[in-house]
Amino acid sequence: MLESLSPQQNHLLATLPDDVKQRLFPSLEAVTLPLGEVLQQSGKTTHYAYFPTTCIVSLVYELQSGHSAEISLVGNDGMVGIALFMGGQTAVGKGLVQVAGEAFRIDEALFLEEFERHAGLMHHVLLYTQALMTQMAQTAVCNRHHSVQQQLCRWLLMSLDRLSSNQLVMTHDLIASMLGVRREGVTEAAGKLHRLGAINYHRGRIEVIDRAKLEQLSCECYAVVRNEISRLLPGGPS
Amino acid sequence: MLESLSPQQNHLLATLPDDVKQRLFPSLEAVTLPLGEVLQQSGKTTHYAYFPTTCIVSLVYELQSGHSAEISLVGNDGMVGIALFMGGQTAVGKGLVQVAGEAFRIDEALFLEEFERHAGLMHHVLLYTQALMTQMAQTAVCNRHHSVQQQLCRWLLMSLDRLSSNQLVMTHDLIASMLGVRREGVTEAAGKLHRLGAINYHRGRIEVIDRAKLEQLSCECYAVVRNEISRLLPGGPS
DNA sequence: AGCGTTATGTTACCCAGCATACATATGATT
DNA sequence: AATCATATGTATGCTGGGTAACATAACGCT
Repeated sequence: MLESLSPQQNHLLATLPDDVKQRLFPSLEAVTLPLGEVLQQSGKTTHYAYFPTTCIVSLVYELQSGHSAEISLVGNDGMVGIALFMGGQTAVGKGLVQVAGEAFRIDEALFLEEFERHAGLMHHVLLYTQALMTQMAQTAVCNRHHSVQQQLCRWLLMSLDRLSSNQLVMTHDLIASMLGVRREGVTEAAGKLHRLGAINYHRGRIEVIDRAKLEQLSCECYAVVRNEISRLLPGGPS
Repeated sequence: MLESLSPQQNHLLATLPDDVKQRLFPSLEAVTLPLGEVLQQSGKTTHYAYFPTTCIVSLVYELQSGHSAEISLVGNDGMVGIALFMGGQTAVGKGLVQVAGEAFRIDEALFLEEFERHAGLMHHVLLYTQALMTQMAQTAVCNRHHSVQQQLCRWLLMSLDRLSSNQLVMTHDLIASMLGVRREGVTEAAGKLHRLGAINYHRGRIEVIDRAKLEQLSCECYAVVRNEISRLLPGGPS
């Protein structure tokens, strides 16, 4: 597991200018993040920036009623904690570990020092922020206009892109809380996708067996976001 | 009309550090924006940053199907064109003039020069960007969980905050395209609000007569966004 | 005044997704 | 093997918002 643990596994870190890497990498700390860990709370201050390598973090927005919806997904393509440099002190959305795994983190003060002093880091993370905003905007429209099944396809594809396998450890219930729909709705949609031969699943594990079919059944939102991410942050996985 | 035309009417400009104002204000150009004008196109490059004073601009995201939804509203509390300094060259969402009026604009190159050279502008617009992200996130969740009537209340309140009167020149059709719902749905919700004594309306004009009632019927999203904006950008209207 | 355009009102029907309730099945634990 | 917690399957009924079609009313123009 540990043999390949390197900051370069995170594409945002990997594509930093060399001089920034040299100053920043020694301060990175490897952490193992379990399922359900909360990296940031909406409205609370944070003290680390996280760069996932093998974990996936979901940014979730919660209503007073307890209802919620995911506004973006962060894997080895990005970072959690942009609020650090935006200046408002507090995070937009709750950062919830969706798939357990590894990440690197850096202390707030060290990150900010580099951000303020050398524009290289700033330009890089602002580009990522723009990608994040695209995700958020697309999610907003998707929530309005697309069906649960379309969104499930989108979500599976987005998660798959941030993993190295085609297996996902994930219950219907958890997916439902991400999409902001009922668990039964996810079960129903997953059942359809199974009957169509796109996925298999069993008790907390989902296996994608026909990715092309998922892409075909998904709404446009998946492709739009993926293309925008690879345009803004070239050198990424896709 | 012109007697009070000053950049200070835009709160983002008004709260800039003095030295930034001195360098930036001479380059500002006053423009009159008619209803329907498109300030930026999704995916296209822009060459100006706009600072509304009496107009309101809506950031709208469009799907291939032609369906759309507003992801945020910009009035004299903010700016249009954050893509300029995010680095991706292209805008997130279409910037559509929703309420005709005045704005100041500045050339891309001049804005960027100040952004890169003096951190004062940068910190200021990054704070605004965070407020924008809060709006987008809240909109995403609102689209998922709240009724048309709740959203109409929210939208009216948000628009009202960015105007000096309690009258809004706006058809049901236009509101529907902002909220991403049918025109009939807006007509129905507006009818209810009228019967409840909250608003009057007539052929493209909406008058709010009981603001407190609107706030009571609105979803929490209005207050959450307003509070976050005034926290991040103190000295604003509210 | 008459005309066409635009804004709003209204109806009928349909369906996705909601709330609720409960059944079943699989793994983990003892 | 028995038990329990968890994950998934299914059914009922309801409702908000969708589609579609059309009626009415107000203003702008000639």
